[in-house]
Amino acid sequence: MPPRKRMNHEPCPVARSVDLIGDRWSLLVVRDAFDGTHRFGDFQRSLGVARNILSDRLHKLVEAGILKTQAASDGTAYQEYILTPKGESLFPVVVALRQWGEQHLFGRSEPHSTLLDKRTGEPIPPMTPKARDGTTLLPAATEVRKLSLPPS
Amino acid sequence: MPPRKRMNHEPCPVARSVDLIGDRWSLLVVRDAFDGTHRFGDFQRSLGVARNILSDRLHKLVEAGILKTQAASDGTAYQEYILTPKGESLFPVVVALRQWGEQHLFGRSEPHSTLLDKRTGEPIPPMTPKARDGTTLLPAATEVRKLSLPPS
DNA sequence: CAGTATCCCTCAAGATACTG
DNA sequence: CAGTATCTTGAGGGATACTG
Repeated sequence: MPPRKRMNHEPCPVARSVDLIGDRWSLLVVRDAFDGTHRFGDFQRSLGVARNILSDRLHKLVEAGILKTQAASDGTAYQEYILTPKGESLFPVVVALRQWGEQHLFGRSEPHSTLLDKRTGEPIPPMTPKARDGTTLLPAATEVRKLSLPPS
Repeated sequence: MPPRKRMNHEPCPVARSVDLIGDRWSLLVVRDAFDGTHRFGDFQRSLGVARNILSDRLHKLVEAGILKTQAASDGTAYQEYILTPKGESLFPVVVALRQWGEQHLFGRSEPHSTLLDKRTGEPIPPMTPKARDGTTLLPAATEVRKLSLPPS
């Protein structure tokens, strides 16, 4: 019985994208990376995903050229996972998904946030607190592709 | 052992979106719907997905309010699956995915297309051949959210 | 043609123990 | 802390037979 159907050679770019990142965790890892998460443990706590799965996804994302590893900035022997330009260009995808979710998957007065501050419990609003020019993506953003990316 | 982790009550809208449509088929069904596919058999042939899976996805998309059914236009007793406004608002998501895929998942001279004409084998170019005003989404499109939708 | 039902297999994912 | 290895389960998915 054929395993599962691969779509990474389909002529449709949507199909290839979905084949690569259309699972339950990859895009959430990327989202966290946009929000400044770089370390294994931080991803793990933020996502609540099993460690082996996280390990697998990080490797696959690195292999796909979406993330890259670099030596930890604090001198520890471990690695940090950083978005590559290819990964950063997933920004419009994440934003589009976020906007759609906010508009259609939340009750009228139901609060939403991409991230909750772990200590204060406060919602961290728009998309990334790191947007260099202070642009907030919602509700005003209409030009997804032109929006600035967080610093790499 | 806990089944799988649901994210449809997460405070993050990206997580909820992914929980709903972050699988290998849902977005491709939506893509085909944007391209004018409405009937079970047409989805099935276009996607090459197993019939039971397609049936399941169509039901889930209807239940999610992304598609709706209506009587077939040709008088047969069957149904057609049509995008609702909620479904149509997934347009930016599909476009973003398509653009990212085109830019990063294809070789320099490798042809890509969302759809191949079943009879001629010709690629059907930009996004939807049905865009009423002739707008092509690529490569000029920079304002995703403002782009017109195909007629419903 | 438009689905539904059944069978079965693979793999994603969770839990947890382990190593440097 | 940052991962890797192992085990187990259930969901996702494919093939195909069946019904109206």
